Amino acid sequence: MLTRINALRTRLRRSERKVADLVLERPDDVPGSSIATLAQRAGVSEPTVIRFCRAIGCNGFQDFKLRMAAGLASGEPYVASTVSSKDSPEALSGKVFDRAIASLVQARNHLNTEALTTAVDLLLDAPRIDVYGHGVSGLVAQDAQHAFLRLGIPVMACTDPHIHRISAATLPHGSVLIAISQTGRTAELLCSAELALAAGCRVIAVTACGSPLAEISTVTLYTDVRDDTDSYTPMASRLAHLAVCDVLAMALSMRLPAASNSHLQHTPEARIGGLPGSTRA
Amino acid sequence: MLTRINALRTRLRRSERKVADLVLERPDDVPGSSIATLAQRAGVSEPTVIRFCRAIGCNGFQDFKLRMAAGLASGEPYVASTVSSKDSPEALSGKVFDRAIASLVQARNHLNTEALTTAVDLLLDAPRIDVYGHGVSGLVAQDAQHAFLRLGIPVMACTDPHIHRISAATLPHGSVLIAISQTGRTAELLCSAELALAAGCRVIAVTACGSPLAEISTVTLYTDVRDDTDSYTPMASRLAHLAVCDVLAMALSMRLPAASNSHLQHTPEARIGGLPGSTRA
DNA sequence: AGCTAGCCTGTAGCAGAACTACAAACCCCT
DNA sequence: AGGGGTTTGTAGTTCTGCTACAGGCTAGCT
Repeated sequence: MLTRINALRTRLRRSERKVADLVLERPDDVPGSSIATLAQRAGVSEPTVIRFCRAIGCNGFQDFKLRMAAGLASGEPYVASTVSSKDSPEALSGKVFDRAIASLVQARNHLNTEALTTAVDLLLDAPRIDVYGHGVSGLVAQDAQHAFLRLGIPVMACTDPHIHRISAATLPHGSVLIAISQTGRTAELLCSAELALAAGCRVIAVTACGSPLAEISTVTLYTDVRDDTDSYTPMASRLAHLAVCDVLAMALSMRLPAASNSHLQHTPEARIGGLPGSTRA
Repeated sequence: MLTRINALRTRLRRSERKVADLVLERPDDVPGSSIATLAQRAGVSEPTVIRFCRAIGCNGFQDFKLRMAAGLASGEPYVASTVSSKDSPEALSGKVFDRAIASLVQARNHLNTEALTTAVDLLLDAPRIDVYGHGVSGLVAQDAQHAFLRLGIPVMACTDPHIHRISAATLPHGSVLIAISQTGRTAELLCSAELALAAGCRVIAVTACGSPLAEISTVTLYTDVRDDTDSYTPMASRLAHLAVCDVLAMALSMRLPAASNSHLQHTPEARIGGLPGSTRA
């Protein structure tokens, strides 16, 4: 929100810019103020404040105030999220964390839940489940394996293209392949996905919307961090992908017959995150 | 906020409780609604809604709306974060994401920055940097390797106890070992850390505060998600650990001479997350 | 059971907030 | 300098949030 104001600042009218400067200088004061006080402090008239809100894409002053409150709470105090060597350790850690948090919030709000539902349905019917990924996404794949396993669902994670090619080719009919990729353009992954599809299997893609992988997949769980600066996305999207895999595993374990996740159903402390007291490194 | 409402629910009056139930059921709708609509949907009169706001400690309806918006954004929407098999996919994914977001927010606010500063100082002087971890933390260690490498800092990740024991024993004097562990009680990790310390090396622990690992380490970056339910922490803490490692790598690269991170300094798009356009899987 | 005290709930009215229509002022261009 | 268009402020309207007050329900006592 603040970054947005900053970006649009130059394209605003003179008196609207006064409002923008005031908001950028003291963002905390916005939610508590009314139009009148804000207009007075900026030295402009009340409708100008409303026009400012419209100009930056809000639906009026109320909406603007709400968004500001939300933005401040979710921790986007630093306008320029660009880190610089002059930043203090505090500022730097704040920026990195804020970025990570913002990406998760976005991922939560933009996750297509109907795709999630069908993905779970596919997984329920699958005789075997494989998870593939390379590079950082390879780590996500392995993490997904952990998450599924913890919930009593056997899956196999593959990070080596030669291995997952073989595995994909030998998947029994109806199996599900979860393909994780930040870009959705990794050739080896696309190849294995097509092999699996040809063998009558389903592919659940956790990747960017509109990518080649998303195109060929049965279902795509996109977590687009459709934000201003896409240079962040590699770092941001891996966190979103981790969370999406957790959601998948959790949703699946909920739908399985009680026997397979009895350790979750029967212990009162059992919640997200697996068995309490389990000593995981 | 929502947890507060839930806690006070039984002490509310009958018609106020109707409002509470409505809010708990559909928290997202609150910020967009007015008193009138909320009152109508709850089947009560408008002043009752205001009385409800006062009862839960707010300064009126406006204040209540703002706090709700803030709460939702910072990621605590669903009261009972306990997932149940009756949850819809939306609710489930919301809960999982909210949990992840909340843990990152907490980690950000509780990260000890003075420890971060000294950690960076230690890393700057280190002739070699190793990162160890097991299980899920092993994946974090590998992810950290990625992050450091991307910023031009060579580090070695180890997830095998036998290997990192050898590596720790042969670390040159002044080297730094980053030990990642959710519990801080993994015997093998403690052993290698002690070997490194005996050899005149420093240990930066990314682990729970007060754990055995934290005790023996030179510096501890604790990311305690000191929350109500600690059964979630395994899942939550791994995200926090990932972020902490990112912060470490970023802070270090900022302090290094320009030559080693020139690709960051000279390209205008260079920001958190590495080189733009890099095709990472 | 009937009555009364006290609390809870809804109606009516008021102040102020957000927003809209219109007119004045400004700027730029010819 | 004058006229078109844009920008800004003024006046008015609607609706929102809030308060004062009165009716009704519950509960306890006789």
